[in-house]
Order: sequence, then structure tokens, then C-alpha cells
Amino acid sequence: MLRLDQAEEAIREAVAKQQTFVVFGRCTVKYQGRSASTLADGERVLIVKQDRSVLLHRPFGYEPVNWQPPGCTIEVTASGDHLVFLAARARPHERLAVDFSDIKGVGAHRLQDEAEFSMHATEEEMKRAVLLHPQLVEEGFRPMEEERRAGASGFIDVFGVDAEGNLTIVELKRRAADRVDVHQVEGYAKKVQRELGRRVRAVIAAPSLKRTAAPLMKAHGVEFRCLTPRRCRDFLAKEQGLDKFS
Amino acid sequence: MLRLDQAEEAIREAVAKQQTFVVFGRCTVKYQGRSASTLADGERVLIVKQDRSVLLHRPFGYEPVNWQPPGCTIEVTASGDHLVFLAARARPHERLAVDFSDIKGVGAHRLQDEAEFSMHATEEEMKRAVLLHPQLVEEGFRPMEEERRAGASGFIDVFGVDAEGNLTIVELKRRAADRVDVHQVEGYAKKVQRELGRRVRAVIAAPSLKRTAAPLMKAHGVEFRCLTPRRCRDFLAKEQGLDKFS
DNA sequence: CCTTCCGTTAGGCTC
DNA sequence: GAGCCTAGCGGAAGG
Repeated sequence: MLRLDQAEEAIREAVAKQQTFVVFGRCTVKYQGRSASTLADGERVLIVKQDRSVLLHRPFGYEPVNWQPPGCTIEVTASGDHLVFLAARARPHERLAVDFSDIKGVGAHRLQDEAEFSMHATEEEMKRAVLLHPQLVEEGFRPMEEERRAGASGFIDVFGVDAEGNLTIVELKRRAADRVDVHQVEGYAKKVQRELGRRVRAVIAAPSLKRTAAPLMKAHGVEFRCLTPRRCRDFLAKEQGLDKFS
Repeated sequence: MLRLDQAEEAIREAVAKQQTFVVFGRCTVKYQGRSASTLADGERVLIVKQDRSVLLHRPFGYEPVNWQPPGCTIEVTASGDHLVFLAARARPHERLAVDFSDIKGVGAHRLQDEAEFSMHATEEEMKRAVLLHPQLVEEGFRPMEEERRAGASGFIDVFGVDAEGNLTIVELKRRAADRVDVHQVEGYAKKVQRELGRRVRAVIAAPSLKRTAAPLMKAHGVEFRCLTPRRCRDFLAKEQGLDKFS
């Protein structure tokens, strides 16, 4: 438990120094902007980052109950025995007000973090793997371009030629393929077929197929190849191993 | 700056007491599960909630760089001059490891928060408003069912009859309607038309129309009505005002 | 359990 | 800047 004037001082200092800070306290919350919300009295954690993004977290749940994206304007006002924290931005016009009646603790630190974040086992990595090791799709497959625009919207993941010389479109998914994916790749295939006047094979390469997608694939002549992010990663690791000796 | 053994003690106590706690510190991070990621050395905030959801935040950006949903298993291990925080869950199998080399601060509090959160100006509220005040769509409009399944996927927001007795489908959007929305409502209209063998009007009620959606609406005979969440809210407020006297 | 859709989606990319 | 797509999307509702 902190005296409100001490908390106010700590928060003002953290804002001035552009530190990342958290406030544990009892509050009510109002938000108005693209939508609008109210939150009655309760104890939460407020987090403010160095880029002035704001998060208000309840003591449960993955998601913040209220927030403000980076770059908002912050204002702190003491009014009697309350401390009001205001985060606003202009476009779109949004306003988040946290009204503290009691503050349990404040922690503030200037954080240094220039490190690179790298995500693996993404669709992007699967694509890299297939381009370097086309046999992951099937023996004799040869990719032609990394990506090919398929009409107004959407891109083809991998476009190439199979062992028999057929044009082949490959759609990669890191998770089980569903009906939407089937429609998508079928649409691409149709478009390219019209453009080039040749038959085009459509292949979905994914770890599995959702139950409801299987009949649709059959109906539209779309083919399925089992390919997991894990297998792609293993092939890429092999590649890196070879790089060491090159 | 905190001695690691003190930090360890504080964290263990917070975990044991099921408090909500934050850790400011220098760390590296690894995640493996549905996807996989690594994050090199830098200073961040770790947040652990009472339901054992875990968030790791960098000092910038709205989103956590890594996380774990509620209910994961937490383990803390001291190894030499490092403190390793581990959050794992079984299904799907996911593992998040935060390896602290330095801890700047720990804050922990048991938070009490049973308050109700209420969100306004949602699509749901617009629907309520239209059902109670159909003139928001147009004079003489009469809704028939709140929702109607439109084939295998998708629901019609409001289905009714206009002043001339025409079947009318209304699609509500709380934000500017785009081309996807036009395709969606047009698909619903076609389906119902086929089913009932009668012409069906398709209407999108939204605050505005994206530039690229306008020609598409004209082409497919979909109509536009300007309707804002704000206006809906005003009508609902009027309703509540009347309720006071009933 | 699976499937579907909404979100103050956020974030990234292209035009 | 507007439009478009993806996500470890999360969350809710329905079957």
C-alpha cells in the first residue's frame, strides 16, 4: 500500500524518464474510441511501455482488458484521493481513463532491448524449405518463382513444374488445412489455368487435413501432401550443417 | 538491481501464494509448441497472473513477444548465476523458457477483481438496436428472426420484410464495410433466393463504405444504409429511459 | 471435441 | 495513407 502522492510522484517520474513501468492498484476504467467500454471497481495491473503503449490487465486471462497502442499521449491527474491516468490518441480518436482509488505498488525501469526475435516453424520457413528441397513436395518437383500474384487478391506460395512437366501450384499450411484453404488454392489454379490456357495441378502441403476439407478436395481435384513444419525445419537444419563446410 | 537469490525467493513466494507478479530483468527466451521462437539477450517484463497465464513483454509494442495461456505449469530453477522461469502446458504441448541473467525488480500482489466488464458499440449491440427499432434500417422494415443460418457457413444478422413486402437481408458492421462484406451478404442473399424462390434484397448497414467496395455493391445490387454504433446506442438509451417508467 | 465467426483485432506488406 | 492478408491469433457460441 502506497500513499497516493508517493505513487503519483513515482508515475510522473517514470513517464518523464520514458521508463517502462507497472502500477498495481484498485481502479475503475473507461474506454471510448473505435468501440467503448466500462469496467467497475477492482484490482489490476497497469503497464506502460517506453513507446507509450498502454496495457491494463486483470489478474486473469491472456488478454488485456483495455489498452492503447504505441504513441499515445499520457496524462496523470491527482484529484482528491484519486489518481487518474489518461492515455489518448488522435487518429483514430481514442481515450482510455484509469481512475485509481488505491495503489499497492509501482515499479519502473528503463529497459534496453535491441535483440532480434526470430520465429521458426512458420509458413515462411516451410516455403524456404520447399524452395531449397522441392522433394519435400514430391520427387521431381521444380519450383519456378517464389511467389506469383494470382489475380487481384492472394499469392501463390510456390509455383512450379512436376516430374511430368505439369504446371503445379503448391499451397503451404503450417496447421491442418481446412475448406477455406481448398477454395483458395482452387481459385488460384483456375485463374492461372485461364491465363495460361494449360491445365494446372493444385496441391496443398500441410501437416493434416480437417475432416470437412477432404470431400471438397476430392470434388475439386485438389491434391494433398503431408508436410509438417518440423520436417521442413529438419531439412533446413541439414542445409545449415552443409553451409559450415562450404 | 536485485541479488538473484532474493529474486528467486520473491518469485517462489509469489507463485506459492498465487499472486499476480511482474519481473523486470535481462533474459533470453525460447518457445516451442505450435510454433517455435528464440529471443536473444535483452531487458523485458515478465508478467504472471493468478490463473497462471504468462506474458513476456519487450519495452515496446502492444503485443507480448511470448506468452502462455491460463493454466500452465510453472517451474523456477536457479542454476549458477542464472534463474530459469519455465511455463509449460500439455495440450497442445507448449513450453516457454525465460532465462534471467539479471533481475532489476520483482513486484507481487494478490489482486481481487470480480467486477463486470461491459463493452458497448459492438455489432451485437447494433443488432439489438435494429431489432428494437427497425426504422434504423429503413421506415417500414420488419425483422422476422434474429438470426438465420445461411447455408453451411455464416449467419444473417437480421432477416425481415420491407415496406413493400420484399424479403430483406441486413448485414450489420460496426466499422466501414469492405468488399469481403459485400461478397458475404451477396452470398447469403443468393442462397436464400434459391431456397425460397423469391427475390431477396441485400442491405449493408454500416458507418461507411470503403472506397473499393462501392462499385462492387452497385454491380451486385447490394444496398447501403448509413448506420453508426453511436446512433444505435442512442436509440437503446432512449429505450432504457422508457423502461424506467414501465 | 470440432467448427465457425468476431475483435478497439495487431502487425506487416504493397500500392 | 488505404487496402489486404496473416496470426503460436484469443475468445465465444453452437453442434
